[in-house]
Amino acid sequence: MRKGMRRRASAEYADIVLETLRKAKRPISAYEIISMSRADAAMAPPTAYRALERLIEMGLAHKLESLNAFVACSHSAHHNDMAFAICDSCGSVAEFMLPTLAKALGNWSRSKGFKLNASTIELHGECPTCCKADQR
Amino acid sequence: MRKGMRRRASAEYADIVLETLRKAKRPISAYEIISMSRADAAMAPPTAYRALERLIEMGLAHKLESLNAFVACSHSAHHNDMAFAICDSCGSVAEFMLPTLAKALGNWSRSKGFKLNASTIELHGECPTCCKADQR
DNA sequence: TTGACGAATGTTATATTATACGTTTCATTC
DNA sequence: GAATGAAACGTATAATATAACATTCGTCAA
Ligand SMILES: [Zn+2]
Ligand SMILES: [Zn+2]
Ligand SMILES: [Zn+2]
Ligand SMILES: [Zn+2]
Repeated sequence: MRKGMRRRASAEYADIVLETLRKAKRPISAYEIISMSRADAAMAPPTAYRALERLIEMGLAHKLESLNAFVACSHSAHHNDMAFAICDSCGSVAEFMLPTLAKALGNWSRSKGFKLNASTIELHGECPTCCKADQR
Repeated sequence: MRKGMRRRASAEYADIVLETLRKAKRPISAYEIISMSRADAAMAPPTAYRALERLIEMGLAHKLESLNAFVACSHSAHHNDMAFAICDSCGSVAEFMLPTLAKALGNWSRSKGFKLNASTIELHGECPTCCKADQR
């Protein structure tokens, strides 16, 4: 599809899914997206997964592999090499980017002849808020 | 389990699963483990998952979150902070450890007050062998 | 204008991954 | 030997994801 690209239904689904992800403020599964989305936007699993695929390609969402869940991107740019710190107590996620990290992985790859396409970096632990709560 | 059938010690299942993982030489799913294991060692999914859990705790196996698959550990020590380079062409995996990486993640965590418990670091791309094959 | 074509979308059914739950087993203790 | 309880077992089912097919809709040639 090139000319006259009408606003496709799937783009609408992507909007709805993104809206749902943003409202959630934490990682949610594809099936949670389906059930949390507007009642007038019922969608079958493949539709939700396709919308997610688009959002991820566009850098508007990420999949957290260690949770099998999805989250809205909280960055403006840098859609590659992002890292995530996941709180196992409250489920919150901090998205961040560390040049040192990207450099270290790039260097290792180059030195080993590994052609690096994508990286998954996910930390699990306890966020500052939950740490403080524990100490009380 | 019928009467007369001897109970299989869970440690024995762990041995069988580890043997299967080592034979595979690449990441395999829990269900592949079940079907690839010795015919005399039929096991139900929960049994396989429990064996895997034990092996992972013992540092003898790892779960690759981005593949939902498991692999035998190819290191003698260092069971934390390991990173994996996964070839999307041939499925081979290189397990490695980068002090720089661990340090960078540790520093970030400390500076943000995040209590780091575990890290998932998985690279996707093409291994040297497959890169060479592509160039031909 | 119209119908053939193909890409994008939608739907149904099913595959794959993982765990809740109730039962069985067996070492320990009396 | 019976009572006890922790560990491990398998059945059934939940949760995650995709294959395969049907439908829609823009494009373009006739
Ligand atoms: Zn992002
Ligand atoms: Zn928290
Ligand atoms: Zn290892
Ligand atoms: Zn390869």
